[in-house]
Amino acid sequence: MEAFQSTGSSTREPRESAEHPGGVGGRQRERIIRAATLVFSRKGYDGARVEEIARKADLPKGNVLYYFKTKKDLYRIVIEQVLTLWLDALGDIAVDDSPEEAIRQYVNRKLALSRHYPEASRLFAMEVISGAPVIGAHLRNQLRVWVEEKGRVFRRWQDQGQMARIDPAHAFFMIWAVTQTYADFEAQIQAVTGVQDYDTEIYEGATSEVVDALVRGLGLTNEMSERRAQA
Amino acid sequence: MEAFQSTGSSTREPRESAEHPGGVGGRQRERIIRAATLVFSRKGYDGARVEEIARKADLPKGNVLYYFKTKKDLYRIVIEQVLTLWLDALGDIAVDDSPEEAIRQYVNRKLALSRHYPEASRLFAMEVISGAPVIGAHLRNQLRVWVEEKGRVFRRWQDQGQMARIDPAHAFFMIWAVTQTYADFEAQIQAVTGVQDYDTEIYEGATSEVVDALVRGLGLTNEMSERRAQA
DNA sequence: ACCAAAGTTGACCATTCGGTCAATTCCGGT
DNA sequence: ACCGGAATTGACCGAATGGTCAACTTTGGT
Repeated sequence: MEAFQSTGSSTREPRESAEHPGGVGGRQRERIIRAATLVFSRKGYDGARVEEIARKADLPKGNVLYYFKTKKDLYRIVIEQVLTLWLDALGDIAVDDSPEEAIRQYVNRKLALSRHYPEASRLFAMEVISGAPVIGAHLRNQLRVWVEEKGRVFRRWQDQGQMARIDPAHAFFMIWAVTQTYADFEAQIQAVTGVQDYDTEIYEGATSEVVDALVRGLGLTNEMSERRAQA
Repeated sequence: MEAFQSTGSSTREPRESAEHPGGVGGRQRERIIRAATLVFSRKGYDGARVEEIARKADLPKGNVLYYFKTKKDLYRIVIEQVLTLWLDALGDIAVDDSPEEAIRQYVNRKLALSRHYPEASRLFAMEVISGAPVIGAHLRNQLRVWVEEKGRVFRRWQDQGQMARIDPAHAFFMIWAVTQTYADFEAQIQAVTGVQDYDTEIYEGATSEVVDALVRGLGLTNEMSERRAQA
């Protein structure tokens, strides 16, 4: 099946048991979700195989479909979890701080997110490249509202001459593009740089240089000498 | 099959016939490649279905596999074509021009590429997100060399105080990320902005604002008043 | 007009896939 | 010790998938 639409779906909710030393621990759902995130992030929905997810979770296929009735269900839950992570980590852009400091923190936060959850980032990218068949509605609602809201903050900064006159939406697209590229295009960056320890070598460099470049690009230095008043 | 390696593969090379009014035209391979690019760019290799490619090319499945012996063959040819497009369009960064003008043109060229071949961009992104199983070797060779070469130009500019002191590789990652985001994340940008005519509305705005922001971020203005000499 | 190569097509095949199911084991409460 | 629900598992099923094939049509050269 391809490009599915929402369907009423219930997922069995196994007993909520406390941790148990020798036994299972009842934490199977988490393992499955972790494995599914990995596989979906590399193959997308249609390309992923339930059996590969099962193998990666070290469980028989039947067990995976016991916890999640269908592959579709599993995908929905996994990607909605990723989306939540993504939206939460957008966090609030501190309005009170100086624009430069606010954005600097925001970019650092997004960069850290890519660093610590690269599979989540890739899964999100896969979904969007595929046309966002599942989370499209969310993007049109929650994300859109968020961008409008924060966009107004940007406009205020711009009116006060504290930020370059860029369409706020484009400013976000730039920030997201740059921060996510380090997770999504890891294979390319790894290939070009040939670094051994991607995590530290690349992200350390990125946080120290790329953040500066973005701040500069968005014209966020506090001491903006140049007048930029073209309403 | 997943994560395949290179295998000796030959593809039937149909007769090179001239165009023919009533008849076929002999240009089937092109149609198939176009259709394949579309499908692969949305579903990735494993997720794509030969039959869907055939349907999109308006041909029976058997015919597709007549021109390309296997799905794998077809994918390899399609993605190598995309990679060529990508590498060619990297083009030369004019060394003689002013840094600002050189980069400005380069970014504009990459932006135009995303605009006119969005499926190619998405297919490339899919491949890389999947770990670049097919083009990984190319990236480690051709692209790597290219980056090293152009990186030396950047270093020279930086030594002359005409460009901010950013690791040239990261500078490229930034540029690529921003320019490709408009093709790869079209669904997200469409969702957030809600524009009707994506092609003109979004790209027009991007070329006028984002290029400036990148140039500014890379510290490429000719009149760089701030000293920036920390070897 | 005829021929051989190239192109086209739908039927067909073996394998794989998502999903079901019945049988069995595990576990906590009593 | 025993019970009932939850969890686990492998066998199994129908549909879909990549690929093959033989029959048929088109095409260009002579």
